[in-house]
Amino acid sequence: MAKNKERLQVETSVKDAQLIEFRRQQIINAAIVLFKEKGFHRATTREIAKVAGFSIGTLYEYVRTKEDVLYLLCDSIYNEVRQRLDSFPQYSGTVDELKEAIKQYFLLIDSMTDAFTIMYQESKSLSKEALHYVLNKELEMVALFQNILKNCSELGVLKLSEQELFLAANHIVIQGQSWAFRRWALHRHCTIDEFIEYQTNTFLCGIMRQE
Amino acid sequence: MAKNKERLQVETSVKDAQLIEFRRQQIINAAIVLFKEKGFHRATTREIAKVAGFSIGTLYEYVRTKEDVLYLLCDSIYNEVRQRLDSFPQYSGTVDELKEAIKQYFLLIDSMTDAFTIMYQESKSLSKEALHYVLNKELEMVALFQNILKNCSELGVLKLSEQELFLAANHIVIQGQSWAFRRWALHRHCTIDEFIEYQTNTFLCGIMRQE
Amino acid sequence: MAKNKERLQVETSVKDAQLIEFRRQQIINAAIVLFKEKGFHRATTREIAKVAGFSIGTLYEYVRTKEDVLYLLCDSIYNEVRQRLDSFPQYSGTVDELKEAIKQYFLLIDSMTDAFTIMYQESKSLSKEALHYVLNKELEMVALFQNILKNCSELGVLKLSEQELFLAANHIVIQGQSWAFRRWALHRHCTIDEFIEYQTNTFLCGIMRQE
Amino acid sequence: MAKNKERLQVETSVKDAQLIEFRRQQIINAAIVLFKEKGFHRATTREIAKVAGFSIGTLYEYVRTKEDVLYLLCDSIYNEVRQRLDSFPQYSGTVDELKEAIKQYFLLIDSMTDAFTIMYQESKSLSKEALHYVLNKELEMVALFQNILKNCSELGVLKLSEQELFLAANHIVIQGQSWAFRRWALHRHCTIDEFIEYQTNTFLCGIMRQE
DNA sequence: TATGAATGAGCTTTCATTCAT
DNA sequence: TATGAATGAAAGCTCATTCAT
Repeated sequence: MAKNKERLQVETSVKDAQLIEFRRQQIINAAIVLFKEKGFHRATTREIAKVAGFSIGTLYEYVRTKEDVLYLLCDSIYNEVRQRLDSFPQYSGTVDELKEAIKQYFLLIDSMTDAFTIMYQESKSLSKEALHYVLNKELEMVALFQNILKNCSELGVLKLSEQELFLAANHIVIQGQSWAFRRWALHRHCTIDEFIEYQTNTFLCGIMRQE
Repeated sequence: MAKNKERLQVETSVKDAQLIEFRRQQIINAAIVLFKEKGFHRATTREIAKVAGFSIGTLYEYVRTKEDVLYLLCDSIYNEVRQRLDSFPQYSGTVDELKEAIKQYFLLIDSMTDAFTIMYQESKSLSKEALHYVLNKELEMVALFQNILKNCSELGVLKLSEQELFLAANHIVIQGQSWAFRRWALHRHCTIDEFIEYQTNTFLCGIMRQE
Repeated sequence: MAKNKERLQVETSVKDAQLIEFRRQQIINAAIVLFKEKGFHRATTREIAKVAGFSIGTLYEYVRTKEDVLYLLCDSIYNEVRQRLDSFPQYSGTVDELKEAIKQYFLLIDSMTDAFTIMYQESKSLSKEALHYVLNKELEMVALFQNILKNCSELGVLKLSEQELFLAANHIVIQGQSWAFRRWALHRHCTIDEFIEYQTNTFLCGIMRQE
Repeated sequence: MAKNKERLQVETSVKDAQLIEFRRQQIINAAIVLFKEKGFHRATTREIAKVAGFSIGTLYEYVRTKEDVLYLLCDSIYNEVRQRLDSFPQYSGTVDELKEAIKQYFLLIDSMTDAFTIMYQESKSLSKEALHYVLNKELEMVALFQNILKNCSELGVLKLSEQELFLAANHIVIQGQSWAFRRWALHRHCTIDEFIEYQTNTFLCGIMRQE
């Protein structure tokens, strides 16, 4: 998996790296609560600072602009996803591995519905540069599933063209996210386990159709 | 298809109904351009009026608040969808009909990508009341596909539980919309026709798995 | 009584004098209702026209500015007062005549509380020129009572200096108006008749103190 | 004298209580100048801030709405009145005490003509809630004189019914205020001392008439 | 005469950001 | 490092007035 090392730098006047990490996590947590409740634009930096537990002045010691907060939030989500999916054994190309990856991804989304919804609905408010970075991360996530699918494909379980690989990977990512941004419709009709089961089955049947 | 007759009223001080219709279409068109470009919050009412071709005062003759503009936009999209899908012959329950409905829906989205994207990213900015109305419209759209699927199901082509019917219908709606809100990823990998083909095939194989 | 003949002209594009009179009375009536309810500034010209029963365009055929409406209203009040107090017999200088004048004045106010309150609270919104005119009218009203008092004074019933005459006349005018602008306090403690009785008695005792 | 402890709270984002007091006094002073000159509605918040000596943003750190400014102004007037009249010795029921109270009240008004005029002409622009509070304060002021009169009455100097007590107290309050809102008429005919003398005399003769 | 759609100056209010302490 | 008072650009919305019909 290609590593995207050039994480955009959010500058700080504070030096203590650990403190920075700590404060930023406080900021992200506050932001999730507030952005979920009122959206990026309606939430004010004052509120974020207050919920985070410090003053507006302090907020701006760890962040240059309000947009930085959103960026930090999106970035942290991708890190979570990466960590979750990286904790796997090497991919050997079996369908069970694919199933497990899907399951982990869906479960992660279920445990972070708010954060995912925010990312989905608010990332457009990022600057062009930051948005570009975030979309790249998103593509990385797609690529991740694309790779797993490719492994399966190469081992003969599936036979998919490059285009089909991409569309299939996209398919997984989107359906997973839909559990977050369409919670209002889905959650009252099924549990996350039922959802995973249904999605996995139909998805696998779908891509195995040619055989 | 259940008719949602209680369209929320957006008040006006203008009396000429035709003029209202005309001006509001101008407003919607302007809004699509601007909301796409900068999002609901960054677009100003002044800009909307300017792009629409009249003064800020005139804008507010046809709309009470900025939110009304967004509501009008969402509402008009659903009307388009309804019109498009209502223009069909009676549903007889064949798979071809299902395919055709999916196709029409996807093509509609393709021809209104911007409007759909806006609706999906900005509808959260609606007031509770208006949001509720819009989500209901969305559920109606899902129900529409649910009905077609049910027809197929009853005629023996498919065998789906109620839950599966709902999830399958959702599936279609979401994948269709993803063509709009993930255009940045999808459009460079395939055409709308390829996308339709791929989605239709995998979807049908997916839901026919039990046989 | 000195006549103030130079009534400020409110121009019109309409020629028919009777129609003008009629429409303006409609305007004044509407204005009384609305200014009472929301004050001069919060009442809009649109509303005035609507309550008056015609369109905003028509309103502006009979009035140059919103301020004109207020001016018309104030002016009409003074005319009412004048008419009411002019309908008396010649003043002969008896205390009974004074009592009667006070009574008529107070009763008039009681029958036009809203209009008087508006005049008292909103006349400051008139242009300098119009305000000047209105205040002159007010002084005329004071002068009217001043004259009656002078008559009494000259006939030996009272002995008042010029200054006392002025202050006493003012006293009457103010107490009368207070029945309007302090209705919220007074009306629940006494009727207009009790109020007149009380005011007349204390006033007369007051100014007759020297004897 | 009944204490009205529930002073309506005007919220602030500033924490330093002393600073709040100081800035608000600046705001009130600026408001008196401007409301006097152009009235509540024609004076803009920007102007108020400018005259007060700070930016519009700062104004809104100490006040939630423009109406709050008016409320603050009214409230401060009542506090002045209360302080002035509370600094007296216990009321013993002599006429001299009554005279002194009247004198102090009139002198206070004379030293704050603008503020009183504003309060009387603009308080109608307050919200229902704030207006109610202000009118209560006004009634308290009336009650204050009512009490003094009652003392006199009980000690045998005066014999007044409850209704007469109320009307007499109102009388004083109104005449005092008239020195403010009719300055244009009164000030050129007499000094405040002459006015006090005249009012006191006629008032006392008036209410002592029955004996 | 009567109408009412169009106009735009101008108002109140918000809020991201700075900087002296 | 942390604080929070100060700032002012910018936004949404209103409404008196005009003018073509």
